[in-house]
Amino acid sequence: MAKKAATTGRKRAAQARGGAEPAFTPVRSVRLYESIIEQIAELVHSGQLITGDRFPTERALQEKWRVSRPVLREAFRALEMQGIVESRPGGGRYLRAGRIPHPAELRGLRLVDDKETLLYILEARQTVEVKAAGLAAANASRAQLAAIGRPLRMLETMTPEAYRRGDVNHDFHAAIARASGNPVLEQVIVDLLGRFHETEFKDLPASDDWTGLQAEHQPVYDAIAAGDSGASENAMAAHFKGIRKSLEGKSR
Amino acid sequence: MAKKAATTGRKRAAQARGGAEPAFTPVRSVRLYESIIEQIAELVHSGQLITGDRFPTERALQEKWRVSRPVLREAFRALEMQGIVESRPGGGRYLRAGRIPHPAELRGLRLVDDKETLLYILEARQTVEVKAAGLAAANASRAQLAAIGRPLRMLETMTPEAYRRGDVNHDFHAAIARASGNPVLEQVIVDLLGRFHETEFKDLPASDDWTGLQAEHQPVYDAIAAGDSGASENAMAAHFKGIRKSLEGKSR
DNA sequence: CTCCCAAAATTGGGCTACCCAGTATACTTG
DNA sequence: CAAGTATACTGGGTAGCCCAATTTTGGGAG
Repeated sequence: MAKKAATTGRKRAAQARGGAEPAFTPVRSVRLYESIIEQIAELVHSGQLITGDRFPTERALQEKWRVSRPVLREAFRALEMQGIVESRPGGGRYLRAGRIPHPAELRGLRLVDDKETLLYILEARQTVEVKAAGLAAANASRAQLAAIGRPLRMLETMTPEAYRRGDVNHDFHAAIARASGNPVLEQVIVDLLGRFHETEFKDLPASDDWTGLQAEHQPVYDAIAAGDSGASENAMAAHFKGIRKSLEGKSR
Repeated sequence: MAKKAATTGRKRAAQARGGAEPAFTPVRSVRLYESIIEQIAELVHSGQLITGDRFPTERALQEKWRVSRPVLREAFRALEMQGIVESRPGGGRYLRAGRIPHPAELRGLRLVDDKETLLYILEARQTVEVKAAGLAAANASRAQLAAIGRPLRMLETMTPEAYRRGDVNHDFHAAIARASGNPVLEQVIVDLLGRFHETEFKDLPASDDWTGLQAEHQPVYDAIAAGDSGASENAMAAHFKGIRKSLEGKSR
């Protein structure tokens, strides 16, 4: 029963998205939840809502912005996962942080396709990882040191495809990041690390010899184990020099 | 008119969330969309799905995981905004990146409440911003240099509340980040900057004299303008030393 | 047998209309 | 006026639709 209920609603939504001019399709239509996030951003950036404030209720916003509740919730969910909004069942939604990201911008920065971006990431990685190595030398616990050494030993008995997956390399660097004792720095490094590996092994052919890798990892481990911050930073910097060189070699 | 339709579904959802044992309320119940994200992460991390692959359809996953479509879409939307998933209307959903963040972890790291975290952020900031200052000295265009100088001059004619908002300080550092010419580094810095300011002026009393601020910003600007990378790094490092000291002073 | 195009099935985008369980709030009542 | 108890409200979740863009499929026509 009641089969034509949604028709009028659909029509409104269609024109809200920008009518029906066919212009070779704009590559990607704007989702409703994205424009809702922008509305929220407007609400916040205009000062109508500051950190700690309670949002209007779903029902109120639904009426104000003329969208359905599910769409509203998609927008808030996306912000919620980033810690920007907190939802309390029965108690309303609250603003926890003042920076509402522009959805398209966030999405665009994520995908790394060209080699140029890879080099940018590498530069950023070097900056934070050299520091992390120095901190790790000063702060690493016995267990954390072991976590750094583990992937190192795994290099000896590794299959090519395991190498291509990049797990061992990733684990080594992530372990150092953790051993730095600074969770914020760790988060930054892990994030960059992930972005780097996502493309390194997709677009570029991985070198099949990882003896060089071990030759560069070992000094870093040794310096950290010795508790020598300066030497750790130098060893890590040398490692990045090596990475950059192997990347240049594979250029095209 | 069909008023009891959702009852059975609700019951299942309730027990899926962990029954009804009242244990002083677990501070926060797990949302369904979060567990769906974990399911997706499992799918990816187990290797059943790799970058570029197409996800099963909404309808299929809904049946497999026993959740409603809106919940499924909330989860995918959250991942979509982070560029991890791409949705093509009529064409399915695709995996664009292999790292599925753990929702709770992401949320937890975001909120900065204690001074300890603030110091961690500061350390991370110093690491990347010192580097950015050095790069800016080498790469800054004339326009970018002007963008750095603008907030500097604004310090002279500023109201207390404008200072407390932190905008001027933010703009100065953000401009340097941009002038570095490395968009990835810039993104990292802007992110840390945002997190820092969100709490600096909320939990800690801001110093009312910003003459000290200008005294530290000016050398940084001068060094960048002179194109002296080494001096820029030193000046920025000195500035962070000052920030840390003023933070220590306000301790407890 | 191959190629191309139209019809049909599929898929995500979106909406309405519910029900449920906590949370606030208002209204009693002692 | 304080304490307790109904009541209204709010977010969490579900079901079942419709629509437009895509794919897939099934026939012909060459």
